[in-house]
This record gives sequence, C-alpha cells and structure tokens, in this order.
Amino acid sequence: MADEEDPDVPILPDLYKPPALLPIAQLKDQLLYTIETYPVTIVVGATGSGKTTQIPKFCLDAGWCADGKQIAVTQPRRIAATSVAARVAEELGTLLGQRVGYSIRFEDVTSANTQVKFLTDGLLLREMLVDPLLNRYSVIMVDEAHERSLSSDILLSLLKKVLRKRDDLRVVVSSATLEAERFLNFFAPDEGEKVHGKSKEEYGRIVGIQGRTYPVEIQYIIEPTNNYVEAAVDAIMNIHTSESDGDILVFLTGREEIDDTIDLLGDRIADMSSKQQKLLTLPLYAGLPTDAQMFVFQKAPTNTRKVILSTNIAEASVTIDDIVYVIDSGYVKLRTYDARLGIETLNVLPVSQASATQRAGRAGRTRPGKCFRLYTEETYKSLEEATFPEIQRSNLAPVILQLLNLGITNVVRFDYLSPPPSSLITRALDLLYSLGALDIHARLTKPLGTRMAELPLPPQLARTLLSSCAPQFSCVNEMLSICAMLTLQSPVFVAHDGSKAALEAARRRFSVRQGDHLTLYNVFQAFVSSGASVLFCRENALNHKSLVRAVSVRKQLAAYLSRFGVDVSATAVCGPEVLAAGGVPLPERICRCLATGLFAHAARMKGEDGSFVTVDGKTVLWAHPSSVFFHRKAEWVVYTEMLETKGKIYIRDLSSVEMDWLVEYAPEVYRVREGKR
DNA sequence: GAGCACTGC
Repeated sequence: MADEEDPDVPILPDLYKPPALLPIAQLKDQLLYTIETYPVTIVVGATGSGKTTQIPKFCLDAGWCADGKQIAVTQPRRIAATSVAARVAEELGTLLGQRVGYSIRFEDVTSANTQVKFLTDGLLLREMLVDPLLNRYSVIMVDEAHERSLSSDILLSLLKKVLRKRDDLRVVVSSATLEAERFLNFFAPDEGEKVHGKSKEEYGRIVGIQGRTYPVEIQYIIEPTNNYVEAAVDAIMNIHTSESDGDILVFLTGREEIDDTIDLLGDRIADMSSKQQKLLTLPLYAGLPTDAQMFVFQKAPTNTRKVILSTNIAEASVTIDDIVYVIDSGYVKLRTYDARLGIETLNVLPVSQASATQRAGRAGRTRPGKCFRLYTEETYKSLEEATFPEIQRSNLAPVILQLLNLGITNVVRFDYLSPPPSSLITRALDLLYSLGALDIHARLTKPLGTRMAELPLPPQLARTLLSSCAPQFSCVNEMLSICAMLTLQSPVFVAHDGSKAALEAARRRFSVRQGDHLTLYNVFQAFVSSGASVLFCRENALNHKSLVRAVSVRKQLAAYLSRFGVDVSATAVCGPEVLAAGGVPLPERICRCLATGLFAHAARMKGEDGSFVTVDGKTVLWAHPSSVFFHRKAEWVVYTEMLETKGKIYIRDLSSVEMDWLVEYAPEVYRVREGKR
C-alpha cells in the first residue's frame, strides 16, 4: 500500500462546507468584537461549526497581523495541524507555507510571509523556551482544550502568566460547553482585583457557535449487561437485520476485545442467508499496520454494510465518513500512574458523559443517525461528567522538568488548571533529583538538568543519552539509536500477514543475550543498512513506518547533542574494531550506561518462568512477552517501562546489568539498600 | 508464562 511511505497525510478530510454557509459566518462581527475587547475569548462550538478554520481567517481580516505579528492555532494532534492548515490555505488561495503554514515536530512548513500558523500545543510549549512571552504572536488560539491533554493544560497555565505581562495579546480557547465557565474563571483575575485595568467581568467572554451536525437518536439498553462484547454482537446483528442502510462504528477498549468480537461476528455472519446484505467487519486500533488501517476508510462494496470495531482512536483522532450507527460499550482503556509504586497501569474504566456524547456524535456527520449505548440510562447519569484530566493521572517528571526550565521555580504552587495530587509532584521531584537533574533545593542543575529538559526524551532516557557521551561509556552513537527506538509508540515487530510465528522468528533473529536495548540497536542498524527497505521490513516482520520515524528521531536527538557541544561525528569512527574504552567491550559499556539512567528500574530474576522481583523484594514483576528475557535467563536487569494490566505487572525493554554497577552509578540509592540487608 | 488505550516534543 502506498500509504506506508507517507503516514501523516490525512486520509479523509473533515466534512467540507463552504465557509459562507457555516453558522459561524453570522457571528463574525460578534467574535471580532469580543476578541478586540477582552483578553480571553472562550469559544464553545460543536464539531462542524468551522471555528478552527474561520476564527483565524476572521482575525487575519481584522488586521491582527498588520504589524508583522502572527496568529497561532494549536492542535493536540499533528494530523489536525497539517490538514486544517491545508484547508485554510486553500480557502485563502495561498500556497501552504506562505501566508498560512504549519509547524509540527520534524516538519516546519512556514516562511517569513506566514501570518497564520497551525502547530501542535507541545511545539508551542517548546517555542516558549526561546520566546517566553510569545512576542511574535498577536492572537493564540488553543483548540480542543476540553480534551484536557497534559500539554494543553500546561499551555493554558503559561498563557495566563503571559497575559499578565502582555496586554496586547489575545487568547482564544475552544472548549466544550461543560468546561467553558471553568476556563473563563481560570483566566480571569480574582474578585476585586484587576489585570491591565480589567476586572473579572471585563476580562473575558464565552461565545457559543452552533454546529452543523445531524440529530442522533440515543437508545439505552434496558437490562444492564455484564458482557458488552456479546451485547455488541447482538446490537450489530439487530441493526443489520432491522435498520436501514448505513455503516456501523463500535467502540470497544482494546485489540484483544476487537479480535474476539470479529470472531463472534464471523460465526453469526456464517448463519446469515445468502440473500441478505453482506456484513464487512474491520478492526481499527493504533497498533494496526498502516495498510490494514486504510481499509476502514474505503467505501463498502455494493450490497455490503461496513462494521468498524474501534478503540478510542475513532473518538477524536480519526474521522470516518458515512457512519450512521454507533454502538458504545461505555468503556475505555486508560493509562494511569500510581505514584506510590511508580507504576503505570492500564485499566478498563467506564467512559465519561462527555466521551459518550462525543462517541454518539460520530453517527450524525453525514445524515441523521442512531447511537446504541450498551448500558442503562441510570448508568449514564452516574458517569463522571468529564474524563479526569491527564495531568492528574500521569508521571509528572517530564512536565516538571519542562516547567523548571521555563523558569517556574515553584512547581508545587504553580497555577494549574486542575492541580495534580501532591504525591505525583513529590514523586517526580524525587526522581529528577536522583537522576541529577535537580539539586537539593529543587533547582535545575547546569548543564545536566537543563540539557535533560531540552531533550525530547523521558528524563531517564535523557540522562542515559547524556551519560553515553562520557569517556568511560563512549557509546553515544549506539545510544542515540537505542533512545530513538525506545520512543516509538507502536511495536517495532508486526505480523504482516497475521503470522505470529514469523514475528517471533524475526524477533529471535535480532535478539542478543545482553537484552532488549541492544536487540533494538541491532534492528535499527539492520534497517539502516538495508537502505530503509520496505521489502526488508516485510521479510523481517518489522514496522517500516516506525523505523522511518526512528531515523528522524535519531537525527533530531543528534542535533540537540551537537548544540550542547558534543561532537557526535567524532565518535562515529568508533566502529566494532575500536570496541574497548578502558578495556571494557562496547556491549558492556552500553549496558553500564543504561544503568546510569535506569537504576531506579532494577529487578532481579526470580524463577525460570520469567518472573522478577524488585530490589526491595516486595513486588513480583514479569518479563513482557516481547522481551528477550521472556525466554532467556538473567540475574539483575534494568528496564525502561513498567506497566500493570489485568493484575499482572509487566516490565518492558530489559537489559542485563550487575549490582556493582548500580551501586557505582547510584550510590545514594543502592548503598543505603545494601546496608539495610 | 502470553501482551501493547491514545497523543506529543
């Protein structure tokens, strides 16, 4: 499939409506008046209201770029930034990258002429390091703020601070109804106080914009079910036999569940009479190879109804046209962070009301639709109004590192939109201190802490990468590749033709006894040596898209190191023939170097069955089935990630180390433990 | 022994 080469091209654009026909057109004057008069405008607009494309155009028309300043519009996702920019450029009759451009990681399509710039909110945060008051912008619109992502929450907090210093800046926040008041109150000065002469009442307004979507009829289940997979299968068959034409979108929680549902449906389809309209089942989840994802967007053949079984990816990230029926299981898989144990957990949890509404809305994009909720109306009413903000359930170490680097010295009393539990902050500070990023007064160390903050890597990996430049490790080139590989979100090995055996065989081909990190290095090296070949990836059950991305990440990381003054090219000559630095072979130096960043993630192998225990001996951990140590033996290991799912704690990306190394590189942590034993 | 919701720099 051609897509394999170019994964970021939007597959289907949002429903197109001529701008003049959008309800927002009638609000132009009101919107511009509000933006002119108040520092903060909260825009409440449903999907299809045109807010994202039209508001920047209105501001441009009204002269907000007259003095050479730009309008920024942030998006939570890369694909949204690129596709919306393309749309606006077209509407203005300009080439993308000229008056209208976009900027996302690895791609800056802007020029000196760019007046409206779409970018991810994470990237705007990075821009603040260079330009803390964001002086190049006259208007900043934060789109989809109601999703409450980590980066948009932090961005809003920082914009509030910027507004206190700049009375010429205008902030537009796009929100769902539910959060609008909260956002407005957050930005407004306290009762009785004034900012730039403006009181609470004079500081901002909420503007509502009607959407252009079709009505969706909601039906609830009468009797609660304890098996929503079966209930979903029943619902699909009911729609298929008794409702009119139209494709079905089913929200489930994960890959395994989706595969089970497809199997169950297969049995039921086999029972159908041949005269009936056919049913085509299609899975959709992020881990699916790109070519398989594409099927979802193709029109169903004649006399066939499409059923898409999807994870939460179809709730906001991906839009599929022609969906008329939505089936909502009422559940979602969410990642949360347990600060006490330092473990991330992946749990199946009930969705929020906001989420349920968003899912239902996916049925009414092209004509009136129906949504079948596999739970009762009472259950719906008992759901949380909105999903817990990410900032209250995440490992905050990366965020806190970034805040400190922006000069926010007191991260505990920082003005969060929703303050995270103090345990999360304490845990993050402890970790950063142990990694050497902070001193005893919780100040960023120089240059280690500031460099760690700048690198687009989790703190432990940032520390590992910086260690690799030290003479005793001398493995910066290898570590660049390893870190790049570790940042890949989707699995590196995929079953191209559904063949698990081929996948495992390929995995074994690259495996080495030192562990997963060196195995990943081997994969990366082999991929690059193949000339980034698609065929090579097919033959070796590798995800081409991921590996191409790893090449970009590596390049970017290397550029950061050069900026820090590390001569990356000089060590490039350190090939296999120069293996020893101080007499230590390269593989050992790499494992030692990993220990300098991952020491807090150490475990000792317990049995023959892939079980490990933590250093304190209190918690049992299991090698993830993708690990080299699922089959092989080790004594001590460090690992990159720990994740609890279905009651079992798995560790991923393991490498063999020695306890002596841990004591050597993290004496404060391990001498104490040694003494206690 | 048997698994990976979704984003982002």
